[in-house]
Amino acid sequence: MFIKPYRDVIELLFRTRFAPSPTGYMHLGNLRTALFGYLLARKMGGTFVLRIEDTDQERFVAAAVEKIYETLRIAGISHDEGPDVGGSYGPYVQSERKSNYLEYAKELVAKGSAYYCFCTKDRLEGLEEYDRHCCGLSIDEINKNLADGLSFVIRQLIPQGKTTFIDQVYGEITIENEELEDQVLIKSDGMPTYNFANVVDDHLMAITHVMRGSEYLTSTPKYNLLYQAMGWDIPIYVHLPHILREGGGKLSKRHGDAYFEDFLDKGFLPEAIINYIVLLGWSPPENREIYSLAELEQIFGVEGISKSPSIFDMAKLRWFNGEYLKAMDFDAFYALAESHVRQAVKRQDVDIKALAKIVQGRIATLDELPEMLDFIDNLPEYDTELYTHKKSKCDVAIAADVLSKIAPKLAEYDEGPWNNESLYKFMTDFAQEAGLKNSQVLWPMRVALSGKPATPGGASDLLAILGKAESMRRIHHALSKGGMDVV
RNA sequence: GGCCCGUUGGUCAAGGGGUUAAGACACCGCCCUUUCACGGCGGUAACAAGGGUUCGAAUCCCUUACGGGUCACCA
Repeated sequence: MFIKPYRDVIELLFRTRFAPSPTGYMHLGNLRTALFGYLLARKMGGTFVLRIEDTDQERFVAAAVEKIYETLRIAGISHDEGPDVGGSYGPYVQSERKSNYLEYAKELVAKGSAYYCFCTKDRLEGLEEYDRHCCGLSIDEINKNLADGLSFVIRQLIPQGKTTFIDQVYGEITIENEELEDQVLIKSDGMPTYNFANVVDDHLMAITHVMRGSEYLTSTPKYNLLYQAMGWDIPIYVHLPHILREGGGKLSKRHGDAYFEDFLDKGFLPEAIINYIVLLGWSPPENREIYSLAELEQIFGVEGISKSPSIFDMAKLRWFNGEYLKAMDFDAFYALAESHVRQAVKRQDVDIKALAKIVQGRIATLDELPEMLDFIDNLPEYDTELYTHKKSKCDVAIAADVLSKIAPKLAEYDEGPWNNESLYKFMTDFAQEAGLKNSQVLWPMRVALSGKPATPGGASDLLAILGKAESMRRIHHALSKGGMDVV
């Protein structure tokens, strides 16, 4: 049986949907599915629907629904219809649509495309695969079982033959129906299975484009058989390749790389995360990588979706994040960075804003800040070997000499304000008078002030940030270290 | 294991019969520089393997290998 999508590719009314089950946090893969559905709808001037699939009562987590709203809001993905915003195809929560499913399942039974099954779990467990034991039950037997109150499920009757469908990403796919099992449509608790609820609701909500992970590729024929049995139009399918972690596994809770929230916690910006994941499994029509959501809404298309799974690369996400951080105007950056800076810097005499300014172009994520700035409150223990730097033509002896000579001058410093520019001039003037390279003064100064091989900003930045008293203290501390005696 | 899908540098990927096989991240080098970073310039690095088809294959076909998915009263 060859089943063609009923719609042409050129479609006036696009309705896409995101149908998560509220079981916890938002998986990155799910978020990308939502994103693609959203972008396709926006691109085509269509409608993006949010539907909550809570047919599994055992796994249901109440707070998770709120989490879904919140995540989508933070990500900038807005839905046009859904439980919270309404719409003319509601309700948008499957548990509130329960009565629909049984009705349709019974219709399928009447049409001979489904049947009651009274098999116990024990019986099923002994089977390698379902043997259609209840398929041949007579009307009388069924009615008697029903009257006796026997627990039952309704199963789909898979016909013989093979089923072919076209996926917008993977192309034409044919599967022998023997590979398909008579799947359960209505569970013994009266709830529909995910697969059945999906078909019913996608039809009732007039969804035109079904976007979902490629794990549904092989069960798509079952869906189509259902649509066909009901006489419903088959939607256009867009199956998406998975996002994997390095090494080929799945993104997982254990590795802390599974959830959108994990990345937010790590100091990534929502815009950067969105920008990065949209490029995982999709490539834009032009040779660019930085895109705002608004731009993506203009250029997204299924043509760019790839078939092969892609591996999540934290290094590239960090790069994106750094780009977004750099591109922010300072006030916005400061609003975000202040608390992170404060985490490391408790001293009240430090100009946090000036510090934030120095740091903006130098970080990939906000949570690097505490470690980067830890030296400001507490000078770490450091080895005098830090003074040795080939490129700056500096070693311990030069450092000791320079620091001992510049210290008294700095103590009496009055050539200008205690700020970066003026202090920089002071030090380079000193270098010139002493016949030294700038770096031979700046390098030891920076080390003495920070005790670290790398700092945000150079020596004069640090002098300005730390203030005169603390700077002098640190320089004297440097000179008191072993090996720093001037000969 | 059966079935379905996939495989271009370490990673994301463009290219879909004729290309010096793009670009980005990462890495390395040089320049700039007040360290690191930023920025600029440059570099290393790829069509999984084998068979076909063709004047010509990364591109089409087959086989193998490897990877992923699926085979629930989970979604």
